[in-house]
Formats: sequence, C-alpha cells, structure tokens
Amino acid sequence: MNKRSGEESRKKILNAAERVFSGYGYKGASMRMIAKAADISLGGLYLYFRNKEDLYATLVKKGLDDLSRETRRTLEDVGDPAEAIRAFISMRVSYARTHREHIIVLGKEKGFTFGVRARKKFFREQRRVIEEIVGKGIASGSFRKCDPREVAKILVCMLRGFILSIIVEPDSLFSAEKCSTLLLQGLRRDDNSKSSGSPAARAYGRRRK
Amino acid sequence: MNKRSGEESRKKILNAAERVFSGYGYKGASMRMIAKAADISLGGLYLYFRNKEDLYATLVKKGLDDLSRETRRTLEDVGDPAEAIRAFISMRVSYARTHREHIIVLGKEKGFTFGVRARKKFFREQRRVIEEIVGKGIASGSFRKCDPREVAKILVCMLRGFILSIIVEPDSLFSAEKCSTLLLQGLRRDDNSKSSGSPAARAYGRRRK
Amino acid sequence: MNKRSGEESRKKILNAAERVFSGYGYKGASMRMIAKAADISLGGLYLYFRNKEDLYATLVKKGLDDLSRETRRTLEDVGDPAEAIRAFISMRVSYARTHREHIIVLGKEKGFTFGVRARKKFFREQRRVIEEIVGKGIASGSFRKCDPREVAKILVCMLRGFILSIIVEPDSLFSAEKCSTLLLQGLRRDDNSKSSGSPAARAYGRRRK
Amino acid sequence: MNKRSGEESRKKILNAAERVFSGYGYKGASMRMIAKAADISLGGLYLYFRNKEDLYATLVKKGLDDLSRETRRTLEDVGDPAEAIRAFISMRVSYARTHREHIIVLGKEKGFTFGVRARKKFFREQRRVIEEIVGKGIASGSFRKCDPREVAKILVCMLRGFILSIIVEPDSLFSAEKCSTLLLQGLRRDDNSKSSGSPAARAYGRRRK
DNA sequence: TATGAATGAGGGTTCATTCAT
DNA sequence: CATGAATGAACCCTCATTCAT
Repeated sequence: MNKRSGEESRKKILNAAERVFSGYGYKGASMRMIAKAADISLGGLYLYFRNKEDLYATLVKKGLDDLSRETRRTLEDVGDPAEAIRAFISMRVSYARTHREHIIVLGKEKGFTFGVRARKKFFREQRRVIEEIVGKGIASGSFRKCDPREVAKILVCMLRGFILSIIVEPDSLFSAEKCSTLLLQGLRRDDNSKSSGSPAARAYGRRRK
Repeated sequence: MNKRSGEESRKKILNAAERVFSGYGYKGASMRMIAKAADISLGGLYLYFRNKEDLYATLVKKGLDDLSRETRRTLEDVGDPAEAIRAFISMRVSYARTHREHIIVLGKEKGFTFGVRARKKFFREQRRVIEEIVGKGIASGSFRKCDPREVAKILVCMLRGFILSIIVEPDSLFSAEKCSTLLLQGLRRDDNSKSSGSPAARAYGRRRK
Repeated sequence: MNKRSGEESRKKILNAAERVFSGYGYKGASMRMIAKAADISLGGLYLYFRNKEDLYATLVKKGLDDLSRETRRTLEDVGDPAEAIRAFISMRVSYARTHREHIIVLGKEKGFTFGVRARKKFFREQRRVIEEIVGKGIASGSFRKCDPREVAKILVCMLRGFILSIIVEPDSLFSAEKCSTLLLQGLRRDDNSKSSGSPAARAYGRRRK
Repeated sequence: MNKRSGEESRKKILNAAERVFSGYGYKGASMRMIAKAADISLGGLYLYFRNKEDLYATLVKKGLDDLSRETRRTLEDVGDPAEAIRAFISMRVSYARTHREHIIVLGKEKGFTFGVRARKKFFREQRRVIEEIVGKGIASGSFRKCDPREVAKILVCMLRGFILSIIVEPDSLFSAEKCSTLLLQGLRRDDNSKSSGSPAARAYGRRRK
C-alpha cells in the first residue's frame, strides 16, 4: 500500500505534476500521467487535490510566490539602478533556466480563472518593481529620460519571451549579461541622436488597418 | 449538400480553424467545433486534411510564410540599420496585433514534430535577418560593437514575449516606438560607461547552481 | 459500423434504456450497460441524448404522456361513475402489468428536477380526473357523501403501491376487479354504520408524537 | 481518537446511515458520507459492518422488526375487526410519517438478496395479519363476504404507495381516517347493488394483451 | 478500537477518426 | 464532394474497500 506521510505524498504529487504539466501543457497532461509520475494511484491524487484545476492552481501559486520572493531578495541590497536592472534580468534568466519545470504552457478554458488572475497580479507587481528602479535611475540622473512604465512592460515582455523560448527553442537563448548591456547602452554609438519614429516604421503601421 | 468548389471549402476550413484554434488552444479545440465554424460536416474536414495535426500544421505553415513574406517586404527598401530595426519591430508588433488569431497556444504532444520544426526554421531566419542588420550597423559605424547574434536572440525573444502577452495580458502591451527607442539608445545617459557584468548580477548567478 | 437510420437508433436506445433503468434504477444503470443493451457504442448514446439525465427524462416523459393518453381514452366513453372507477383501476393495473418496463425506481439527486416535476404534474392530473368522477357520483346520488379529493389521493396512492409491488413483489399483486369492488362496496355489510374514528386508532395516533 | 464503547459507535453509525440512505438512496449514499455523518473514520465503519450492503441490510432488518413489533402491539387489544382495520391503517400511516427516515429507496443490484428477502417476509406477515382480521370480520358477520387474501394485498399495496408518496409527493398524502372509512364503507350508497366487473373495465382488460 | 492514506475498478462524458451512403 | 452516424479509447472523477499504524 506504499504508505507514506501525507505531506510527503503531497510533495511527490506536486513535483510530478510540475514535470508533467510543464511537459505536456495543462490539457495535454492527464491525471493518470501525473499519478504514474508521482508513483501513486489515480484515486490518491484526489486525496490531496480537489481536482485537476486545483492541482494546477496550487502549482502556479507556489511557483509565482517563489519567484516573487526571489525577486525581492535579489533587489533588496542593490542600490544602483543599473546594477538593479542587471541583477533583475540575471536573476530571472537564471531562475527560468534552473526551474524550467515551473514553466507551464497555460491552458485556455472557460472558467479557468485562478491561474490567469494570479499570473496577472504577479506580472503587475514585477512591472511595478522595474518601474521603480527606472524611476529612481531617471531621478538620480544616471538614466536618460524615458517612460518607466513602458520600459517595465518591455522588460517583462522580454522575460516572458525568454521563458517561452526555454521550451520551444532551448538552444537559442540569449545571455543575461548581453541582454542587460544592450538594454542599458542601446545599439547606437554615443554620438548618435534621438529621432523617435521613422518613415519606414510608420509606413508599415499605416499599411495595415 | 452545400456544394462549393474544393478550394473554397479548404479556405473556409482554414479560416474557421484559425479562429477556433486561437480561441481554445490546440487541445481545447475540437474537430467538431471547427467543422461547425466552417459550416461543413465533420467528415468533410477529413477530405481536406488528413487529421487534426495536419490541419494545424498547415495553418502554422501558412502563418509563418505570410509573416516571412511580410518581413522581407518591410525591409527591402530600408537602408539605414537603425531604421531597419525600427521598421522590423514596428511591423512585427503591428502584425501580431492585427493577426492575433494567428496566435495559437502551442500544444505539446509526442510526435508533434511539424509545427515545432517549422517554427524553429522561421525563427532562425528571423534571427539571421536581424543579425545582418546589426552587422551592417556595426560595420558602418552607426552601431556600437556588440554580438549581432546575441542581439538577434534578444529581439526575437522580446517579440515572442509580445505575442504571448497579446493573449495573456492584452492590456499591458508596450509600444513599438518606445521599444525601438529603448533598444537603440539604451537606458543610460550618453556619458555613462561600459562595465559589462556586475557584482550583484554575478552573485545571483552563482548562488543558484 | 452497423449503420441504421437515426430514428431507428434512437428507438433502440430508448427501449434498451427502459429495460436497464427499470432493472437497476437510475443510479444503478450505467451508460455502458445501456449501450450494450442497445447494441450501440458508448459514444453513440451521446449522439441522441445529451447525457444520462436527458435520456432518463425523455423516457419518463414518454411514459407519462402515454399513460395520460391511455387514461383519457379509457374514460371518454364511460358515463356511470362506478363504471368509470372500475375502468380506471382496471386500465392502470393492466397497463402497469404490461408495461412493467416503464417503471423506474426514481433516483434521488440534487438538481434532478425534471423527472420529479413531470411526475408531480402527472399525478396531479390523475387525481383531478378521479375527483371529477367521484364528484359526479356524489352529485348523481350514486356515491355516498365523501371528500372527492381524499378519495383521489387514496386511489392514486394505491396504484402507486401497485406499481411498486410489481417490482418488489410481483407474486402478490391484487386483482383490479376485487380492488374496484372493495372500493365501491367497502368491507362492512350494508346495515352497518358510520362511526368515523375509533378508540384504538386514535390511541395509536396519540401515542406517537 | 474519539473513544467510545463499541455499542455506542454502532448506534451512531446506524443512525447516521439511516439519515444518509434515506436522503440519498442506497446508491446515492456513499460510505464517506455516512462516516462523516456518524463522526467516525471511514475505516471505522468497517469495524462494525462488513460492507455497505451489510450496513444497509442491518438497517432494513431493524426497521422492519420495529414495525412488526409495533403492529403486534397495536392489534393485541383490539377485538372488533373494523376497529382493527382502522387501528392498523392509522398506525402504519402515523409510523411512516414519523419515521420517514426509515424509508429508503431501494437499490437494485445483482446479489442484493437480503433486503429483498426480509422485506418479502415482512409483507407476507403483514398480509397474514390483515387476512386474519378480515376473516374474523366475515365470520362474525360484520364484514361482507369477500376474499380476505385479496383485501390484504390491496391494503398492503396501498400502504406501500403511501410510504413512497411520503418521499415523492409529501404534500398529497391521504388521511388515515378517510382511508379507513372508505375501505370500510365503500363509495356507493347502501342501496346500491352488486355488479362485479363491468363492460368498460373488461373492455380495457381485453384491449391490451 | 480507531484512523485515514491508498487502491483501482468503474462511473459519465468527449473526441478524433472512419465509412456506408 | 459531402454527409453524419458510429466507434472506442481516453478523459476526469468517485467510490467501496483494505491495511499499516
């Protein structure tokens, strides 16, 4: 009967579920697969989680909480905004690489509210953190004038892309260092100037409705 | 009987499938839903596509081809590297916004090789295009010295993140303009210098295995 | 693939479901059993009925409608109240015997509204019919004074018991003739009198709270 | 650990089981529900009862024994047959009303022999009791000539219907008084006569096979 | 005596796919 | 070309029952 303590089983299941969900997506993962991966019976899963969604939601919550904590920890000792940006990117990239099992391709279903909500909140927080850093950078004069909100969106988006890439193109990942440098220094040489918007770019924008 | 020409039916199906796949994900979409959306019988689907995977793969291929074409078209007249970068980002963002139904949350299954392969090839091409632009920029002296491959990876990753964000956080999308500017000019003020890599960032990298 | 016309399959399923439901009860019957009994695949069931409840409800509705029609037909030509009572009982008993498969031990579940509602309506109608007959009998002077509503309740109850007995004690069923006679003539000899309520009966009623 | 004496636990379980079975039916009730209602562990149930069926059977046996005892007690002091009939009906109706939780919609399964057997025996006994009363009534001249067996069947059937009605139509129950009176006096006025069986009734009987 | 974690068969339902028409 | 009835495997979940503690 393979008796173990309750907490132990719960953890085994969460571990297995993480692997399976991350490998097959929410819909693609079956409770049977998870049970097998956790070396527990099918029914056993339901002793610890009300249903598939509950199991998934627990996993998501745990993952996001962990990442939130890690973010706070990373930034608490860093004063310089540029350093903070570097540290943030470095941490997130490193975390994504080492916790690739946390990455779960989200399912789309009616009433699949929890995961989405938690994720939104998480990303809102992350953006706020970056906004603050950038804001401080501008205030201190070390960053040029720009819209901190927009920078935050871009950074978060990029990291989202990085995470997705880990799954679909793990052999083409960028380095955190290079990414930070690019973001901080830009592509142009220093003497270059500031035109915002160009004929070609606008042309495309117009061509499409 | 709903007679139409073969080609017409095929198109109807592809259109419907795009809508349905993009709305429910690969696993979440059922052949029945697609058949209904295409106003064709369930069996009819199988006259035009061998199976669900085939239908999906066709869709992906079409989408990527279209985007490839669009990319070439956008860049063919642009000489200046900075302009090219702007144009590229602008086009991709604009395209993603207007073709959000092309975006399909990818399914993961054993033997789901085609979509992945095609996608990889597409992104490899996209990276090559950017590499070229950046390479030219460096050669012409308008860009600072950097690794074009790495820049390409970063840009592609960012756009991937943007696309995913359209689905999961459509209210927090960045603007192409701001993004281009950030990438070209960077965050730092011009007089700032070039340290690559910092204590804090490296610290985190080390803390984790 | 065992192709048949849709209507044919539907009927086959309804027939099988009637047998299985009546033999095992609502909960005790499984869709698999029904499918096997109908010589159709499990999935095939769901082409004709949305779910188990729908299948059951269809069956109940059909049965009650049929019985309602039969009731009307039986009574439309009968003028004399006593004859009507006899005819009614005779019909119901005979119907129950020949359609024992219609009898389904009702399941108890949350949200199992349909069957219950339809049944209630049916029995309300049946009581109304009897009330009318008894009312006419009293008016015409052939029946003694009594409460037609109460008589109706009693008769309907008795028939309900009969139906249940068919399932649980098919070897101890009463005859419609004898039953009618008892109801019409009563147990006592004519010269006997009318005391309503007796010491013993009242005693029991009081003993219990 | 919730220590109590064995007998106490047994009773708690039986009480809980009665409530749960009567509320959800045999199939609808789960051992978990019963355990929870009895405030005992799931495994604990199986210390007192071999399995679900055993628990159910015990309950049925207890209920029927109780009712048998009640029946004997009610009738032991009643001499007059008419009074006995009244008392019997009154007791049964009153008992059913106050012990509605004894009523369990019976499950039907293969090998579900016990409940059925006990019930059959019980009803056979009940019929015998009534037969005796009616027989005495006829012998003493207070009842008209009729078949005591048939009367017994009818009465038992009616009470069975009453019990079922408590569950499915608790707002349409007849009164014991009125029922007794109807059975004793019949519907017809005294001067009415004796036809046993009528064209209409027989017509229906013949129409159906 | 008592617990509750564990099992696995079986429940209702969906779905990609096939095929006679 | 087109239909839609039919299939059966697989899905999520529940349940009676067992057994180490």
